[in-house]
Amino acid sequence: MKEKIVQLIKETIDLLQKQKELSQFEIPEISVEYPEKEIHGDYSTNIAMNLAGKLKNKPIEIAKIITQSFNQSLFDKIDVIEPGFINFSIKKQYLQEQVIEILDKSERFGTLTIGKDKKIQVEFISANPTGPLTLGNGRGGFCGDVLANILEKAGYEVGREYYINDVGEQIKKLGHSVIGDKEAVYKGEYIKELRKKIKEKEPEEAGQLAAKIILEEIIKPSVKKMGINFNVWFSEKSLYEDKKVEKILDWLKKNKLAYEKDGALWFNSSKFGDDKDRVLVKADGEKTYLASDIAYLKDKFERGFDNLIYIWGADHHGYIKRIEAAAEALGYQKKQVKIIIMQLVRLLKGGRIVRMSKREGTFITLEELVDEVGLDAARFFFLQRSPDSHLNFDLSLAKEQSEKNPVYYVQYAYARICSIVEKFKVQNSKVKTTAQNLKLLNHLSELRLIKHLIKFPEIIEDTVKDYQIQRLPQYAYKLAGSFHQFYRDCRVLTEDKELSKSRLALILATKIVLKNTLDIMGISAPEKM
RNA sequence: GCCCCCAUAGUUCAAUGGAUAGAACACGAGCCUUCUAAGCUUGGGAUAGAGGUUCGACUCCUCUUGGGGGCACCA
Repeated sequence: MKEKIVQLIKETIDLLQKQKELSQFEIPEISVEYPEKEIHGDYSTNIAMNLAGKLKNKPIEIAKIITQSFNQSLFDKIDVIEPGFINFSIKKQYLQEQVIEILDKSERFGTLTIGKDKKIQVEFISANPTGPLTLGNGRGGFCGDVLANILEKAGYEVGREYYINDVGEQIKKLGHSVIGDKEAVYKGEYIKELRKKIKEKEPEEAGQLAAKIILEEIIKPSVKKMGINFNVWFSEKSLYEDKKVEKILDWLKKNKLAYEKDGALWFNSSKFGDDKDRVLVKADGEKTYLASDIAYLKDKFERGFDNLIYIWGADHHGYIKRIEAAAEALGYQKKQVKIIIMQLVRLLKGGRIVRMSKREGTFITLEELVDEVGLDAARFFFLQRSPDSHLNFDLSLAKEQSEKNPVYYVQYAYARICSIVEKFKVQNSKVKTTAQNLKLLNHLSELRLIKHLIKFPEIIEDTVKDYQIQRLPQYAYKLAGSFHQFYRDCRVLTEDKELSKSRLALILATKIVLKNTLDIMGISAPEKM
């Protein structure tokens, strides 16, 4: 619908320009939004206000000129309101027809084509294999998973990848920790467990073994428990084994993008917007994290991805410019690489801040959280928040609040629908809906509900553009609310068979949209509660 | 010192530069002889401070205050 209105506005302005009603100008980006108040219609645009400066005319006059020539076929009314809003109210008949549209498309309702023939990769979690996943990893994990789901819904071919940092300093430290010598840094129960299994006394070797066990026995099961499927678990070590790191370093040197200074090899990242140049190979010959990251970046693009999304914790934000610089140095565009920074999760206990640290062994693992509050509530809890918000997390509070988690409100709507549908089937063996009896959907609560339903594809589209995934739980909540109100006002099972059939069609459409929304969020849709 | 994020109701969070700033929890009052009361209706409560840009600012810019994170030849 949004799309249609934008199109109609463009056509109207175009027509008016041809008729010399409006002077010639480039049509700017047209924004159509949902007004907060119902009296302001179903959709609204501020285009007249945006054009006022350009046309040297009052917004309200421009709005009037536009609406006078507007194709009204989809709308009951189009209002012009001070200081120049144009508000659209959708025609009832159009809404009724959409119910059929949703039933026809079913699980494909909301599927878009904007990502057609485009490959995009989302790399997320990628926690070092040095311990269990933390709440922060959970936040990034759910976000990445849902983002991947949305992109898929929008038609992209999506890669979901976990990058395993299985070489380097942290592995050695892990080794020391397992051995339990002076250089041990990681603490916690799992280290003690590993110590029983690993008898190796050489730190690097012990670390390698431990990392493998942690990945297979701790991280992968946790990820599975989170309801996340990666298609690729990418090993950093493999980049070295395949000589990809070496090759990229040679390539950078040859193209004068890297130089030697003080016995180290430096990447000329400042040339591409970074604050300073960065070391690729240390004076002692060890390669830095950045070296393999550049090789990894190149590998991703060479696998055919048009766009790359990285989801990182806020503690990595200083790394953004480096990666963007690397992309540009390799001949790609900065905008092909999108780095989403998730703000850190702060752990509170009884109102006091506890510093979460793998090294100190003071953290709540993701598994503990999921066990305590359940996957659906955990997912909804994290997805509701904007990535930019710092979130405070108190397990006891979360536990207490999990019983009141809004996710149940949404699921309850779904269960209620299923229950009515069941009853209907028992009473009427033959169920058939036609466009004819949808004309009986006239109640305000019915029409409001349909208006919410048809927003679903728009929600997907908006979210693919700005990655603000908290829009989904919000939408789900409002949709459920809209259904609960319908439930209060309109009985589905009534004496009036025709009315019952049309309302059944409406709740079946609602069921579809709720299910599609929950699926994208990775949350279950229970038929009974 | 420099960089990133944040500051909204008692609390936890929303709000592509739009119209009377929304929810949830908590607190107060109502609604089940009718499809699931995990529901509905309803009351009180908030944009840290000072300037600026704009027809219009929680949103953008500058400064102040207060929090979190980052500034390595660590990862």
